[in-house]
Amino acid sequence: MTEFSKTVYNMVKDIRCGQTMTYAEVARAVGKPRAYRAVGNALNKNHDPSVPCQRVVRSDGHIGGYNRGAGLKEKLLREEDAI
DNA sequence: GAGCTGACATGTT
DNA sequence: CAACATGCCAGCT
Repeated sequence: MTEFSKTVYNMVKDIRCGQTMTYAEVARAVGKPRAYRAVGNALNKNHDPSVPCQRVVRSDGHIGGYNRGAGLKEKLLREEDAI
């Protein structure tokens, strides 16, 4: 756990229901616009359900990945009308 | 014009 | 040192 990852989790938690953010946006929010990869890794290793990592998507509009299956991620986003 | 792949850059685990 | 849930660009189909 680093300050960076903690900040990332905090940002993701702060995302409103139905609102999504890209890895690049989160990375920029924490002050490291080039840490988009680190953001994905941090979320990937994080297994805390308190962190709605499904709200974090690619800048291309693609879903990306999810700890419990990318398909589930897309499903969750549809359920909350975020996509 | 749209979609895919490969290569390079960046930061954490 | 190697891997990775990305991003941007170049080249191909």
